[in-house]
Formats: sequence, C-alpha cells, structure tokens
Amino acid sequence: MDCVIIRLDSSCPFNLDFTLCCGQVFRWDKRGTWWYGIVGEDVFKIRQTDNELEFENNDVDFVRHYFGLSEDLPKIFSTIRKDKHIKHAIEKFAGLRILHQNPWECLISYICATYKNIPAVKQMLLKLSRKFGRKITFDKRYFYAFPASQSLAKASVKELAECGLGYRAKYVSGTAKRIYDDDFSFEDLRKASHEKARRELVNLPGVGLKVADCVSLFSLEKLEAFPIDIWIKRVVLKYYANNFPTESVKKMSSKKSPSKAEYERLSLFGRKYFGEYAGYAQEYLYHSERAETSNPKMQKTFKLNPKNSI
DNA sequence: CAAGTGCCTTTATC
DNA sequence: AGATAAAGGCACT
Repeated sequence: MDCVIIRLDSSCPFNLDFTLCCGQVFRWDKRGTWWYGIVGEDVFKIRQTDNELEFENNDVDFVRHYFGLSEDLPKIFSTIRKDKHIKHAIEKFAGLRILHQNPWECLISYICATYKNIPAVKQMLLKLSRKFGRKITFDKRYFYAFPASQSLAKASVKELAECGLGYRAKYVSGTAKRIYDDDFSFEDLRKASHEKARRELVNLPGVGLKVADCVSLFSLEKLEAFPIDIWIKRVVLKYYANNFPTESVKKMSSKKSPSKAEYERLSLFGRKYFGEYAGYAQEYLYHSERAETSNPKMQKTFKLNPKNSI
C-alpha cells in the first residue's frame, strides 16, 4: 500500500481531529493514531503530525478536496472574525474544516440526525451500511460502504426501521425513492445557488430547513448556509440577541425548536452578519459552544467510542 | 442502577 | 400565520 504525505503550513491550517470529531460527519473512526474513514465506495486511513498529513489508499487530489484543503482558511477567518465570540471559537478550534461530503450520504445522514444525538446517528448509519452496503476489507478489518440510493429505495420501511431509524424510516425510504427514480441531480444543486438548492431539498420527505442547510453546507459547497440547530439557536440568542426584538428573543428562548419563520430569521441573521462564509462561523460557534457547555460530554464526543467501531 | 431527560427536527393538525 | 403535539429509541445523567 502506498503512503502519501501532504505538507501543511501556517498558510494552510488544518486539524484532523477537530474536523472529524465535530459532528459534521459520522463515518470516521480512530484506531491508534490513524483515522479510518469510509468515503464513497472506499475506505482510507489518514493521520496527522504537526505539519504533515499522511494517508493510505487514496490520492492527493481527492484528499485535498474532501478535507477542504484548497479553501483559503486564513481568508475565511478574516471574513467571519466579527466579534469576540467568534474570535474565541476560531482561536480554540483553528484548523477545523468543513468537509466536502458525498451529497447522497450527507442527505440520508442528516435525515437520520433529526432529533437524535451524534452517537445514536452513528449507530443508525453503521447498521444501515451493514445491512445494505458493500462489505470492504481493509487492514484486515471489515467495513461497509454507504448503501446506494437504489438499495435504500428498494428496502422496505420495516427493514429500514430495524436499523434503529424509528419514524425516520419512512422518510429515508421516500427520499431514497425520489433520488433513485427521479434521477435527482445533486450535481445540478451543487452548481445552483444556495436558495435554489434548499428549495429543492425541502421538497424531499423528512427534509426541513435545518437538514437542507446542513446538506447545502456539508456537501453542496454552499459556505454561506447557516444551519440552526438547538446549539446554534442558544448561541445566537445568548451572544447576538441585540439583533432581534426583545419579545422575539424571549419567545424563542422559551421553547426548544424554532418555528419555520423563526428559523429563517435566525439563519438569515447568520448569513448577513458573517457573510459568504457564514457556514464556517456556524461550525466554529457550534463546536465552541458544545465544548464549553458540557465538558464531560464533549470529552466523550472527542474521544473514540469503542462501540462505534466501523 | 433505574427512571427521567434530551436529542444538530419534521410533519400533521388545528 | 402560528401554536401544539406526536413521533423510535438510544445515550447520558
């Protein structure tokens, strides 16, 4: 197996652990110093020393693109660095990058992620892949590729539910059928505007604004997308409350999930305030807030869960 | 350790 | 339009 090395420097900050632990992706697993990931139809492994990225079983172009290494992170930082809160998050998690995920997998992942915690999402996707994905052997271990849209489209709702999807099974089934039957083009959405992409995505069953924004940001290269989950809602209402009417802040703080209209107000604030790279601001704030609010929990998210072996 | 709470929400209904 | 409830079941406290 040939091993490839990418050199990193201060013009290209990158932190592999932050990037893979921050909850944007669910199919990576750390063994010793190596991260093993199932990406597309293949498995590859990668590790980082201070200024080198070393990987096996993939090529440089793919790795650079997948990890977003071509993005000018220093420029992104200077664009979003608007106040002390985001500055703090950037200092703490510098090198966290937004991945360029496969849109199909990303879409199903975030449909599954609704109202679930990250370890549970990992379990669901692992079970789905074991049941419907191709078995891959790598480094004497077994892995399972993410199922093709055809496989999930042909699966029964009952079979999907058995993977722990619960009521999400019917959404995954419905969306898989639409993607497979209608010859849905993610490539068109990648080229389209963020507005257009989210308009199309929310037509799919199980996809609301939050899921559409996550898919746009993590797989369709819409770096201005600003997904509003429970954590980001808290952040915005805590640090940026003066951008909203007092009544509105009170109301939104009192309940856990925002209405559609409230979601749009919060998300639009993020896009306008942080600009074209608002999605990066969102990830840094999300990560920083989680790390701060729940230290013990965060240790767990950051550490590897042995049960989560892929 | 058991029971309660919360979960990177969406949809259906009123 | 806006509020409210229901929806698996797992993970964590």
